Amino acid sequence: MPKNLVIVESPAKAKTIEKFLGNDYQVMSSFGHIRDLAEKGIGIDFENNYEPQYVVSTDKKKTVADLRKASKEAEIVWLASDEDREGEAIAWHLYEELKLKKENTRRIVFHEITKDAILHAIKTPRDIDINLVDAQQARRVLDRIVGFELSPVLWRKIRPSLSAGRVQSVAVRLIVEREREINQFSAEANYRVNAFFISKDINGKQIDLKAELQQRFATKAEAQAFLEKCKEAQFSVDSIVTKPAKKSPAPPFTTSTLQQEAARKLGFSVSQTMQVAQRLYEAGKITYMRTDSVNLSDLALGTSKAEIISMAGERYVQIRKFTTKSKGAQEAHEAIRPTYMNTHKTDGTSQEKRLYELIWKRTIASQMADAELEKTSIYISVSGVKNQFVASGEVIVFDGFLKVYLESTDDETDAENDSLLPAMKNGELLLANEIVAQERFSQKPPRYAEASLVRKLEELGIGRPSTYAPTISTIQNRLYVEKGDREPEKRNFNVLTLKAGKIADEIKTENTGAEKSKLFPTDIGLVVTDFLTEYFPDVLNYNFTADVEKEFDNIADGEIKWTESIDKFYKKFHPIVEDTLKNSERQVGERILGVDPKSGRQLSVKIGKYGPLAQIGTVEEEEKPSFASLRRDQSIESISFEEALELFKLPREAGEFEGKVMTVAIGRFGPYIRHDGAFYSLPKTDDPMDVSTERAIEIIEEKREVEKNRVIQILGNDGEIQVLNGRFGPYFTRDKVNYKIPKTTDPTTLTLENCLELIAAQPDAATKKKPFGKKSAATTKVAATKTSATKTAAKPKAKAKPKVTAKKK
DNA sequence: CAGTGAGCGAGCTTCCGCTTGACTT
Repeated sequence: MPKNLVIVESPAKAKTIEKFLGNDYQVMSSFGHIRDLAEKGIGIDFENNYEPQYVVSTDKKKTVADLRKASKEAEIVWLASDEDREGEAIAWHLYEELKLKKENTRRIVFHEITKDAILHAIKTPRDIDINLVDAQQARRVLDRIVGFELSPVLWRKIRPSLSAGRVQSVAVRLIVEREREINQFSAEANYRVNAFFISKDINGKQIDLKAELQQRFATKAEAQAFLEKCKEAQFSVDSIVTKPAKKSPAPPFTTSTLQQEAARKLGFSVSQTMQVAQRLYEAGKITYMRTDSVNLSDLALGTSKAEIISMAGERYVQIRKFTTKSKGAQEAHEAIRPTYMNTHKTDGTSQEKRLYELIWKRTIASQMADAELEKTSIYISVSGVKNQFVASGEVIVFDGFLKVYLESTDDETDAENDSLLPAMKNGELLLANEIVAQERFSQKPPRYAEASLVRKLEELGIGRPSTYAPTISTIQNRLYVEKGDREPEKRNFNVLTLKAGKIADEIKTENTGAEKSKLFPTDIGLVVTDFLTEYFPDVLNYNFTADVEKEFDNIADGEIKWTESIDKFYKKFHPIVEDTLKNSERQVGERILGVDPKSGRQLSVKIGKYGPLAQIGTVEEEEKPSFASLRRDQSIESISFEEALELFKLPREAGEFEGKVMTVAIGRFGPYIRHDGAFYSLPKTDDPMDVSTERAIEIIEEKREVEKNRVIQILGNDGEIQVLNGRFGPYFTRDKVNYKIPKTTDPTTLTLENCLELIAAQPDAATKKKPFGKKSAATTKVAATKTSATKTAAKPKAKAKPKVTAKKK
């Protein structure tokens, strides 16, 4: 039996460390925190100086039992959780829950998983830092108080099951405010002038040169006046300036930068990146993927250097120590890097391969030399005009780190000016082939994508590497924000072209404002954010986390007791909660748009029980109001009077067919026609507002035709098996489970025996619909959320039902 | 599967930060 028990947080880490330590040491994992505040109720004893009520979580019972058993048998227990606030708390919880004794317990820390680092840690143990533990308790209790006191206010004032918290509410606020900035934005136009010059080089060969005027014009008249002057002007090279420039590599990856680059370069979602990284970590291919540190171990620096030398030569090496700039970083781990720098590629899924390669390149590049560039600008003067044209170009003199890696940026800058410029000399005369003044518009601020929201949160010091991905999921699951696309809009712009002494004036069209996979606030997100910022401005403040972090630091330094700090907060916060519950109105985000011209009654929009709606009339009036749901792409915040009025044109009647009325409406699954109790979906190409009687009949007949051809044959007693035509071709169904028919088989000749054979050959057909099948990460996630949503929706009904029947009896 | 916009009023929902689970056949 080993004399020493070492406890770390992660099992993969335990495996690695065990190898370094030899037979006297057994290394086990706590799998993160082992206990937490009680889940029922608030879990804090307010009567007893905020005493936290800790409970071992059900899924940790076994882990704790195993650890307790091993700790009883060990001579010395080494608590080796991470060296940060949470890690210190884990060590303390272990100490308490395993009932360890001071004399045979040691607290050790290391922030790189190398043999030297671990042996050094073993030689220099310390005690548990109780002040740091207290800082964590304050953090934990504060988050519980904020979350569990604010959420119920939302249930009462807005809608049940909503949530609020120190991190998520601010994340939603960022998205809401960006959306409003975009709505309020009005594009400003100016005129940018480009000249296309021609000249001849020494050999008499024609060269082309594009140059931009260093001034932009606010109005068309000014641009026109400038072009007029150019008609008679002479163009000559005034000066040529060449400047050396440098580009430096980006630091190695942290969780947040990995998420950003994987999104930009590989198109991964934030959670996808984390899942793939987790697999690489568990396979021992990369270091820990939840980190805020850009630091590399000496070992990694050494092997990177060797790798660069063998790959590109000594000249390309430049060892760098990066320092973390982000707020609140705790740096318990290394940066994310390959475990072995000499492994350039890895096997595994294509996602794993691509992410690994990205990490390898970024790490290697971070230790490579700067790239050296030469930037050249040619200034061209126009006779009779003060401003000059300038052509700029860039030449790479030494590629350095660019040999392997270049960081991407979010904004699409035109990569025009990295071209090589032709050789020219001062005073050289140029001929302007064409001068173009083009109207350009200022850009709207971009919406956040998942990864850029993470970057913003990190910048504000809100959230931790382990919570970025879950936070992004939470605000989407609560339906505060939605990931979506925005179709481009057409926009006209003016172009003035001077060519051969004449100015042409034309209008051209461009597409603008297209966005993909961006985060949009929902109406609920808007209402919740407005409500919270009005009543709880302190918590919703972007600096709230940064301020409480300072307070936690003071606790960690022993300057203030954690309970005093919490008391100070609670005494201020709780009365506001009470007051808000008592004195605030129910929030429905109502906007009054005007008066319905037909009825003279008020037209308004608000959030109803089932989502955003438009309403004509009010409940106070004798006549009941009429309602219409908003379409998915509409928002109570931005819908116009006309658009809202339009919604009441449905349902409308589209004439009669077979003596029955056809009604056109929009349901949960899109526009449809109802006729004689049956539903017929409207194809996307048809506008529900003006489907003619003829067209409606056509749609109904088409659907009937498909229905008629649906059944190929019915087999077995009482039609046990049905062979049908589906969207993806023929299939058959039994007990609501669908089975495939091989392409080589003719479905019309299928017998009962054939089908039974096929059923036996497809054993997983019945389980396929379950959410945890072998589906892609994205579909699994959607399926999982759906089941939980239906679960919660079904629960109250199921419970309410027996009550009703009981009463009736 | 296909709108509803809540009469009687039970009991539920919720936070952030550590870390990976996965019954049989």
